[in-house]
This record gives sequence, structure tokens and C-alpha cells, in this order.
Amino acid sequence: MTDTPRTRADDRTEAIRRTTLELAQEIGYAKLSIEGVAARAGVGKHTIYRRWPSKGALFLDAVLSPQQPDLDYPDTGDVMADLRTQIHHAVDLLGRPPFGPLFQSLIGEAQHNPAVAAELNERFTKPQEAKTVARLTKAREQGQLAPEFDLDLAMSILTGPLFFTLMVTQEPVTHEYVDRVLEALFAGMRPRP
Amino acid sequence: MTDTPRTRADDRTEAIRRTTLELAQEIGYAKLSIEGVAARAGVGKHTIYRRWPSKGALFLDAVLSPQQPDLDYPDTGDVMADLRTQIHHAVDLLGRPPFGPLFQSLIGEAQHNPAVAAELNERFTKPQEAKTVARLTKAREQGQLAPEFDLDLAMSILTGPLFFTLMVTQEPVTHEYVDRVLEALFAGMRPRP
DNA sequence: AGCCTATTAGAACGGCACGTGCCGTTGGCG
DNA sequence: CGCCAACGGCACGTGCCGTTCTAATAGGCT
Repeated sequence: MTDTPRTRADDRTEAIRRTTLELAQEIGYAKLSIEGVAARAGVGKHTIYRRWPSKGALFLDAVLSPQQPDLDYPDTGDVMADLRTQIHHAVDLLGRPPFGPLFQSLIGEAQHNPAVAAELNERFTKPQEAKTVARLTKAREQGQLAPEFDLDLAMSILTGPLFFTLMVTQEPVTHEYVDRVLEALFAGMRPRP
Repeated sequence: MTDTPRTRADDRTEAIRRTTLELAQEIGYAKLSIEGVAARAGVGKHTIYRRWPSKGALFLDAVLSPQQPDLDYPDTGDVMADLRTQIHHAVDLLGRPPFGPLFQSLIGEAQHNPAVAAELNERFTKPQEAKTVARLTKAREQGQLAPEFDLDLAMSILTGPLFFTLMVTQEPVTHEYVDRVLEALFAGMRPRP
């Protein structure tokens, strides 16, 4: 029954990650402490410090490890519809519990801790950007977008306002709001007649 | 020589704010401590706690107090040009030392601390948004923008990508990048022939 | 001028979490 | 089977927290 060969070290690592997520959801990232995680997980502090250099790094790893594969793009042939679907999924995941507050804290931590910022970029932001640009590129090749349009810029204009609303104004992001951003962007992206 | 009547309390408050800014620029917000500020300012901790409820609140007040009036819009009659000028100023101020790192930490803190988030909104974000929307409204009245365009949305699309770049990808924001966002936005905002 | 009250600087407090040692134990590998 | 790295647990010294105490001080009031 050992489909994946498990070592004791792997088990510990996984248990610590799970405990970190649990505790963070209960008391929030601000009150999270390595001491608390160690106690709850039934683990020595050394065992944590041996794996992660800081509370921020542990938290990032705990949040991102189970979550990577969830935000993939559909490809029905209709860019507009596919972007809509994808971004609706994204704001649902990132904008509400349980993961919304965790991501929010993660980005907050990245503002103080360059190592966390770099890893967040590497493991979350960049791959996600790449997926969006790839989907847009395909659409452009099929003539659904103006050939001269800058797709990296399009990605920023799609993503930026959502993050701004989520992180700065801290209002909820509705599907309707996403649709309006998409519409505004497409007004400038559609191929000219 | 007391053009503005100064009480001792006002002097203390001002001195603490100044010391907070100095220390934050030297060692960063993460390593900033109220204890450190008190020592440097030659002030009892009590004197600080009587004025601000937390490190975050003190820091916010120190950063925003001297800074409020700096980001006003010109009005030359040409929206595009005025927005350009204004946003160039904004990214210069918010994107580089000495104020860039301070603002970055401030937004980071707002992700953990709801009170800081609320006051940041009240004292910085909302007023700034209002100025942008006001400038856009005037432009729309003069027929420079499509009458049906949602100006709050326009403001988000202008601001969002800049914050996204500054805070999430943490790459420098160039004037050229600002220009490209503006151009893309205006492609959808111009009045239809 | 002289008091009076609120505010101040500064020292000290208990509490918490940090990061690092040191034990005695455990479990996987050769 | 025996070794050795990793382990849980405990304790340590440090730093900062937020609060409390005391003595000095400043400014307003009569």
C-alpha cells in the first residue's frame, strides 16, 4: 500500500505543512509562531528550522505546496470565454476563505521579506503569468486579438486591477467586476475592422 | 517666532514621527521597534503608546503625515497628458527610495493589520482615487472620453497594473510602462466616431 | 510669583517567541 | 545487528512587547 515510498522525513515535512495551514487559518498569520506549530505538530523546533529558514518561508511553502495545479486555463477556442472562466476561478480561490486570507498574508509578508517575495514569484506569479500569456498567444495566432497588441501588458491589465482591489482597497471582487475589466480591455484588444 | 502656536505635546509627536521615519529608512520596517524609536527620540515608551496603539499605526502616521499634498493633478485641458504627468510623478515617488520602500512596507503591514488597512484607505488610497476620478469626470464632460465609460473602472485599470508590478512582481515601473498602460486603456476609452 | 496638575523620561516588570544548544531516544540503512 | 542521522523535548539567553511605577518637569491658573 505504499504507492509512493514514504520516508519518515517526508512525513514530518508534510505534517508540519498541514499544521501550519491549520494554525494559520485559526489564529491568522500574524499570531502564527514556529513555537506554536512545533507544539501542535508534536515536533521539535529544530525539525522545523532544519527545513525552513524562517516563519515566512514555512508559511509560503505550506500555502503553495498543495495548491499549484488548481488554476489552469480551459481552451474552448473562445478566448474571451476562457479568460472569463479562468479568472472567475482565480478570484473565487484567492478572494475568499479559506485561501483568500492566506494569500493575502503571503503577499503582505513578501513586502518585508525579499526571499519570500522571490519564491512567491517563482512558484506562483510567474507560472500563472506564463499560462495567461500562453493562452493569449494562441488566441492571437487564431486572429481573435489584434496582432500588434502587447500580451504581457494585457496580462498586467487583467491581473492588476484584481490584485489592487483585493489587496489595497480590500473590497470583495465580484464576477461582475471581472467581466467589466475584461470588457474594457477587449475594447482595446479586438482586431480593428 | 511662534508663528504656529506649538505645545510641548506637538513637538514630541513631531519628533517621534521624524525619528520613526529615520529609523525605518536605516534598518527597514521589519526591524523597527517601538523600543528603538523611543530610545533614539529620547522619549519614554509610554509617550509613544499614549499616541499610537501599535507599531503599524505609528509607522503609517509617520509615513503619511508629511506626504499628503504631493500628488495633485495638473489640469492643462488634455486628459491624456495630465494623467501621464500625474502618474509619472506617482510612480517616481512610490517606486524608489526614500519613499518607495516605506510605502511597500506600509501596504505589507496593511495585509496583516485591518486597522492599518482601513486608515491607509482613508488617508491615502481613497483621496487619491477621488482625485483621479474627478479629473476623468471633467474630461468626460468635455467630450474627451466616451460618455458611457465607467470612470471608477478606468481608475482601477490605471492604478492596478502599477501596484501589481510594484508589489507582486516587484520589478521597477518605468515611465514607458506607464505610457503603455495609458495607451491600452485609451484605446477602449476614446469616444467612438 | 508660586502652586498644582498633567505629562514626561526612564527604569523595571512579566510574558512571549526567537534561535541555539544539549540531552536521551528512535528508526532506517548498510 | 549495529551504527548514525534525525528526532522530541527541554532549557537557555536575548529582544521586544505592553504595562506599571517613580521622580522630575513644564505650563496654566490664581
